[in-house]
Amino acid sequence: MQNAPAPSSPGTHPAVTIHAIKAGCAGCSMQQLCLPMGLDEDDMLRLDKVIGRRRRVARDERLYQMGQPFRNLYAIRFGHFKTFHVNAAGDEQITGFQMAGELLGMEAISGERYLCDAVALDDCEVCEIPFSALEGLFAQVPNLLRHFHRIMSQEITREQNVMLLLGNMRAEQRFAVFLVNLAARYSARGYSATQFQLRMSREDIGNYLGLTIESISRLLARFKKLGLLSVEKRGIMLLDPVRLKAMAAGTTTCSPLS
Amino acid sequence: MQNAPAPSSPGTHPAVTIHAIKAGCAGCSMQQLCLPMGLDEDDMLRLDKVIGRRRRVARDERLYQMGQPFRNLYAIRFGHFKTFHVNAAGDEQITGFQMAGELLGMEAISGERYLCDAVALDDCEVCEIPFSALEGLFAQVPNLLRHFHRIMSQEITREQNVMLLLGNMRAEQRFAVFLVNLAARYSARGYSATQFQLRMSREDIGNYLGLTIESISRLLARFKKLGLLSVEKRGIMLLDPVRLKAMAAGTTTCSPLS
DNA sequence: CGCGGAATTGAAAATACTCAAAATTAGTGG
DNA sequence: CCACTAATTTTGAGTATTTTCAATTCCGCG
Repeated sequence: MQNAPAPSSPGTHPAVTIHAIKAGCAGCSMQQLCLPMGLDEDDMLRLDKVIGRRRRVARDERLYQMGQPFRNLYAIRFGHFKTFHVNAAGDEQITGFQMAGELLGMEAISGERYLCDAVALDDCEVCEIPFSALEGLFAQVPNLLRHFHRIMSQEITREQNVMLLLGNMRAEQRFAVFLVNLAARYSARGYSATQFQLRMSREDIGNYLGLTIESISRLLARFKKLGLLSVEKRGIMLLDPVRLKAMAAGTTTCSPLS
Repeated sequence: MQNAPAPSSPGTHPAVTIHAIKAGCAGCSMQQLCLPMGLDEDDMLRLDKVIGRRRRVARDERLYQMGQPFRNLYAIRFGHFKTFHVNAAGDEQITGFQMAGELLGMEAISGERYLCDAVALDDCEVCEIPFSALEGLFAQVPNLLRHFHRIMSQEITREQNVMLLLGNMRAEQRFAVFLVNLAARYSARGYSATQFQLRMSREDIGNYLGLTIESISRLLARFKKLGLLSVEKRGIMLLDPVRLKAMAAGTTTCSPLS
């Protein structure tokens, strides 16, 4: 099963390389989701000047690591990442899965060190954004600052929603929320909302959702049996998005108890 | 059991009213934790001019509510708040307990509406900070901007730590983390790290930690029996902070299985 | 073809939940 | 200040969702 190739398959380089003239933000397909959102041409150019090199990160490679000094934020041009904390006891907790147009490293601003690891789930490309240079630009480009605040605020909101998920949902609802969320994000990027590839292992999903890999496996089996979706390896097709959304909202259930 | 009255009992008005001359940030005991941290006198005065009225919020009163248009951030002068989301199904999830020097409302920046409810656990006083005015000040006071980013980043980090807690800790460890965290925050404010009042109900604690009220009750009983702490109503005295920290770190355990 | 990692499936165990009742505490008004 | 009621908390017993442990299957890849 492949992703519906709406503009192009996710995890594939967007069709930017064609017109190599517009190399900066102006030519990036993630413009409307990323940091430069809403900037006029002039401001976008100023942002371009601040942005460092683009960096390719191969699958399973680490973009940054806990404890490293913080210098850059990273905007994902294409590909997928996971970020995770490692606690004193050595076990991991995945704090998020990020995709094109999203910003990495915001947790590091306060302590001037990265507080988690970011690892590529795909072959990725990111824009390196030196934070001190960005700060310098804020005074000149108020729209950029405003949008940056929105992005940070959004991240706070996202995490609060995960707290909600982990704090008072059962396994089934957690997984439904996870799928619906992925669908929405792919949709916002112009890809199919009903057909996509999971970029992360079952183990990663379980870790993120506070469940075991076995539970994820069983949930997939259950959802499949109920006709909510079809699975083939990491390929997902949502067959009943309405019902799935209802489950995510807590309106419906399909658990053994019902 | 009362709080050790280090400077004064927490939840009590700090000794600011005495010298009414310094009414603004300069005279506030939370200066070193709050928004004006690190500002020189001039900048602090500029911040003062932007800050709106102080507002008293009685116990159980609502500071703001989900859906209301976002205009202000709020800095807590004294007292305690809880913030919680209410989902479609109507159940609450507490996303945090905030105390003096902490900032409320950051989740609302992106959507221009508050996304959770903030309710006073105490009689509180807050500084109303009109966000658009604050934004105006950022261009003139770069240190303020820098610190604001640190605060938002810190909030992101805090929430990631809660994800860690909810995602892969057992009840006992969650509760230990909760207590150790409270202790550290009181300590940072000049209060005793071993003796304090819980400002929230058992139910609120349970909700926050993803556990039931009964579990909290049993955990308290177990910790008490093991000599880790003593409880009297909402008064807590930590008798073995070292062991408690070890439990929070996951190094030790006291669960039935051990 | 066979090795190894990832995923699935089954059965048993356990942590935390639910339900219920008792006990304690807080709030209110006489 | 005391009594009464309501709310919160504690405790107990039984239950259930999810985990753990184990074995098996699937699949990519050398």
